[in-house]
Amino acid sequence: MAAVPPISDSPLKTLAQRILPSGPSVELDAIDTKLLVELSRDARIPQSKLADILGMSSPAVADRIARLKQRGVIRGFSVDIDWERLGNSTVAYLSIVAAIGHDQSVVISHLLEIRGVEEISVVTGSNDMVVKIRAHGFDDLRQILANEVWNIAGVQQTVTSIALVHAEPENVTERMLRAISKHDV
Amino acid sequence: MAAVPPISDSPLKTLAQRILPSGPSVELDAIDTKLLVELSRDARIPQSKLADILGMSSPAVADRIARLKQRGVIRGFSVDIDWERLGNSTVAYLSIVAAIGHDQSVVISHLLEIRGVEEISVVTGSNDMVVKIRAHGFDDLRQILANEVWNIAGVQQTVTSIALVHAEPENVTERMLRAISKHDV
DNA sequence: CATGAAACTAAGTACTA
DNA sequence: TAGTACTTAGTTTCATG
Repeated sequence: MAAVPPISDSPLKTLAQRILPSGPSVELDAIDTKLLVELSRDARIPQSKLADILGMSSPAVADRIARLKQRGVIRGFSVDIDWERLGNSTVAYLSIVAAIGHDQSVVISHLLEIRGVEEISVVTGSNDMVVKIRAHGFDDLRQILANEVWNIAGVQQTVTSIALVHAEPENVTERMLRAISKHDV
Repeated sequence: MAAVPPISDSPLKTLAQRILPSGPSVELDAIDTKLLVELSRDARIPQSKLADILGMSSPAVADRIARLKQRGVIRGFSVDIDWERLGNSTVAYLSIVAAIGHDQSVVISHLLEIRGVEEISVVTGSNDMVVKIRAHGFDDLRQILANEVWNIAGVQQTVTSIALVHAEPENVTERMLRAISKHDV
């Protein structure tokens, strides 16, 4: 194992927690699945409405949600923002080749701190990492690259693919849940 | 413009709505930003708590949220699921080269219908598209590629990068909002 | 700010290992 | 019998005109 550069301010410990296998795989029953589908459509739906839909009492729903949280299935509830509307419409994918002798997890730690970075993957193939960045126009993207990404020791080469069009299926979560579920929902 | 293959069952119209520029850019004031930050942390927080945090009345908060929805900033509220926990832990990025003479939007339409597809980008550079797919193990990924992606007319070549490690910053939405905001939050 | 709706708490019941 | 998943009822808290 090669020498590892110092980490300075980067939270390597939390990184390890973030990228290591996260425990036992969880099975959902039909009610859990339907519950998650409804929450994916509107996370601010009242428990009482969920109770009606699922045919059970409101405290039972609260229990289910708490249990799904506790089992780590539900990470939280969030707002879905249209970044285009806020001018944050430049999406880019960076293909990164890492320098030999640098710990990749350190590189990841640094990347995770960069504004605009949405996802980082260590991948198979001719590149080492794929990073998705969202920025406020080309100028902003250029700044992020020049001032942040290219300053990370261990990043040897980057190829930037700028998204001209960016699309997502309408209900990713719901579709994924249905695909996973062995029951009808 | 070359001849366009028939679309059959794909909803091109809704695609156009999905990928075309979405209207005027919206400016957020300090309160909007703080509101969105709170909602991004926990979308199921009661209005009254938001009212306390923001130092305003509960109906005022309801108004703000309604206006943000109406202006298209808030697309909705959703549940954040840990797919790893559900066994859906295989992430892959496809680099696609499209065949000449095929309308890219048709290819996108078909890709959007495929189970596991989370994002599609038409990009600059030597590839035409980048597609992010999440699957239930390698076998499932192979099936999606073989039965779905490679059956799309217009997909000439794909290179698949499988994610060995996949990480995301902890609070992408919050950080992005702070970056956008001209005010302190 | 008042009124109806919804969430939380506690106590109790049915099914199961 | 202990444990799990639920219900009902009473109280507090919340949303909305």
